[in-house]
Amino acid sequence: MTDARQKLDTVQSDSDEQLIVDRIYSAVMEQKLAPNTKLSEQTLCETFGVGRMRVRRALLLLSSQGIVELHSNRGAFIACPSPDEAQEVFEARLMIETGIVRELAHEISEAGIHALRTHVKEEDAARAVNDRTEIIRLSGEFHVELAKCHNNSVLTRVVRELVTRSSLIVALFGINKDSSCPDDEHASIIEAIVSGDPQSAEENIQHHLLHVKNSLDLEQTQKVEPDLAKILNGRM
Amino acid sequence: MTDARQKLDTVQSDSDEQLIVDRIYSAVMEQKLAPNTKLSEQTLCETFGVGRMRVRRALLLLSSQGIVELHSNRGAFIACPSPDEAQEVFEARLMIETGIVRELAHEISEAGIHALRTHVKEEDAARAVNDRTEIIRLSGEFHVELAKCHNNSVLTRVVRELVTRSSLIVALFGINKDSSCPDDEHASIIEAIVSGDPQSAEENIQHHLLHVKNSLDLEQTQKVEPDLAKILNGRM
DNA sequence: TTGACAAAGATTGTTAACAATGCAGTATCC
DNA sequence: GGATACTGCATTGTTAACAATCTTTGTCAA
Repeated sequence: MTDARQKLDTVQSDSDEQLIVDRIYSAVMEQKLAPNTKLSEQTLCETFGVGRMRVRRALLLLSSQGIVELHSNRGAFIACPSPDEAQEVFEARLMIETGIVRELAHEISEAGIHALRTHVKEEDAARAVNDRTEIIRLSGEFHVELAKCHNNSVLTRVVRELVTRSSLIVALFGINKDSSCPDDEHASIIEAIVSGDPQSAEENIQHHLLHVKNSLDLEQTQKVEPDLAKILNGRM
Repeated sequence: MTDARQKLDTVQSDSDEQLIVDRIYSAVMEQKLAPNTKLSEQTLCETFGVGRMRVRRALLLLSSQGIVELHSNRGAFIACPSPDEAQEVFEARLMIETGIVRELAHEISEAGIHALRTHVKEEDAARAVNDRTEIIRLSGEFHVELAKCHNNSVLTRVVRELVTRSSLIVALFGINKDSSCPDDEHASIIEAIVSGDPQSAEENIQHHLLHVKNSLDLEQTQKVEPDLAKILNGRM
């Protein structure tokens, strides 16, 4: 509900770039931009109606967050995380989000509870209409919403970055992409928090994240395919 | 010992920028660059012998990590965290680093233990020679070293960012800057980890971080001073 | 037909000049 | 004397042209 990012009072020149970054961010979280998609500067310039400088700055920011990969003299591509990177992202999430829900089980504001429950209702609504894009977006955003309950923009930023990268990972390695975030698990996490049971909250979030991670096939060679295509075209 | 950042194989154009970023990063961690220090483009260009574009890209990266603040048409300044931001950084660290040491208490490699103990020895050596710069640097780096034990570059990156911001915070709000990271507390954390006692490890790291945080005066108006000076010069 | 080589086109990387903004110092007016 | 307005300087922001690299296409020969 309340977007906790408004440190733009001193930095108004970033507004354009931030818009581009946010749009690409959202597109990735909705899995509308698949890994390895080329982001040509000219296309982005026309799309957003800005100069090339802004686009390049936005791409640099995205690359510093692991959402985009910059290849010298070849351009920008939606990142294509390796299985190792995927492993690391989920390990980091496991560690950080465990702490998040544990603390929330100790103390959470009424507003926070309300926001979380409202969010789950939105997820249900999206599921009822079978709006796949919205389902995917909300599934990821739920974890950001958990972080937001701490009213800590630093923490929220970290989680948002990890969740976005997770979207890429799911897009790459997901077998059954609909099972990425089962509905009832989110609700269970909330109930564990509300009932003030840190142990249960921990177990729930861990179970949930492992569930998502286990729905991936991190051993496969799916990543190789696009690279291979390019190699076959250009080199051999 | 082993720097876990080597994803530069595909991105060799970043090398120059990354050098600038790292140098400023280090200077901040050693508290050689105080908050609100102006970083003029020309100075940086001459210092690093690169074009203005590289400098501006580096500054953008630093600003995205909260190390530098970009003010429109005025330039780049070493960030001047507000008390609220300081609070958030330490809350985030408390949460994340608690998870880090807890997991390490469950499982840690021999190499990790060795790296940590070696690090503490280096701290002692620096203290023996009274090398204040090195003491400050190593004190912060210890926490990064803890993260590194997980062999997770994502996690390490998050911690490094938070630790660097902490350096700025200590520089701004620290009363007694020498007490920023007492020697024995680092050793205690290691011993708790090695003895496989998660509970004790948690308590140690939390005690340590709260100790650092409590050595700050987050209520003071120290931050206002530099701004005030500029306001007085320019406006009133 | 296939392979390599070469040229054309497209895209990115870099530089430099220009525009805009802020800052400081000075003069003027009250 | 103090405050305000103005002018010149320095710094940042933007744009456009140029250089370098990669990709593609076409040709030729085996």
